[in-house]
Amino acid sequence: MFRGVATFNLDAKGRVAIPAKFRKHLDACCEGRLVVTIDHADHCLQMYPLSEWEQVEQKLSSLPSLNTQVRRLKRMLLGYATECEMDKNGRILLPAKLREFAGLEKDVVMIGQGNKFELWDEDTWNSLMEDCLEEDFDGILPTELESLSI
Amino acid sequence: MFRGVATFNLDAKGRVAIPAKFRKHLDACCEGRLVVTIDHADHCLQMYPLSEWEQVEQKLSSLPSLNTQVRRLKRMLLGYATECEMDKNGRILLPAKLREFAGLEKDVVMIGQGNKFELWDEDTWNSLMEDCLEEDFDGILPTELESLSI
DNA sequence: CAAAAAGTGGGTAAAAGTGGGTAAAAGTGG
DNA sequence: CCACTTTTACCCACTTTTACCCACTTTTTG
Repeated sequence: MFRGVATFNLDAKGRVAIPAKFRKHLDACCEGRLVVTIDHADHCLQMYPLSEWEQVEQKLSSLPSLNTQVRRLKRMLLGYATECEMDKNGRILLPAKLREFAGLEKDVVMIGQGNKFELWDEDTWNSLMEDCLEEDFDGILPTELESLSI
Repeated sequence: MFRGVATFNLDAKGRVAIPAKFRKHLDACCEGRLVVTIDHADHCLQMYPLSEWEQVEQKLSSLPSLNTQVRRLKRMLLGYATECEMDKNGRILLPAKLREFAGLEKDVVMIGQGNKFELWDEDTWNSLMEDCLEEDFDGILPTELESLSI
């Protein structure tokens, strides 16, 4: 499970460290092999353990391509998906196109999301969070979750 | 059950002690494993026993991500959720991002809430309490609550 | 009131993260 | 196919953060 937030620096060469605790999980589940792709709705990157990505990939591939939207979605997600290897220090080199897409400069944030994690530009992330806090989430949760009293 | 209020100090390294009576409950229900995340409405932190959190997590993860609001809520709650281990003295190290979020400086307050508990900056908590006391709660409670005769 | 438990603070070694030099590899243009 | 530029992989060095101790003070308990 990928859990928690942490901030990192992108260096001049476009490298980022993978948080040590995420690295452990990656090593355990797929010998540290990692796939990075873009998000379909926000300007952030999605980071999958290879094994997890392969499932997503298969589901995407098997979607019928008659519908224009589906075709576009497949192109985007499959197209940008890049396998990245970690160097000795646990860093990956983020392809320039992906960095551009997510508007990554120097300060970035990694966000655990269970089976995968996300990579955001810190400013982008912060302003998203501000928006979220102003938002009123009443009524959007299914009743069984509300009863858990988050 | 987590009950009661207590004040603590955050030290220079960002550690806080977990109240001894909460610790006992944590040990009993999940070998002391604790998950900290942010609150979706206030600048405070929510502290869950791992077992309790896993239920919330699972329900959240399984929500469909088409709706923007749902996606945001998931990102926030799942994203900030961090598993924290206690050291030998029963303290946890709070991740910087979470400290920032809740505006924690030195004096903090822990508030029992049954299945979980909350962590507040003391000043923030005090002014919230003042506001609460001035407030008139007549008629704002949902009907099923009013009939409970608190 | 003494003993134990709870809470606080800090030193230190190890781990994690950051930055940069350099040689090999890949890409580009004639 | 060669010369040149750019990018990448590998390595090393440095800084910051964390985990693990231990010691001390305060509060609770018998």
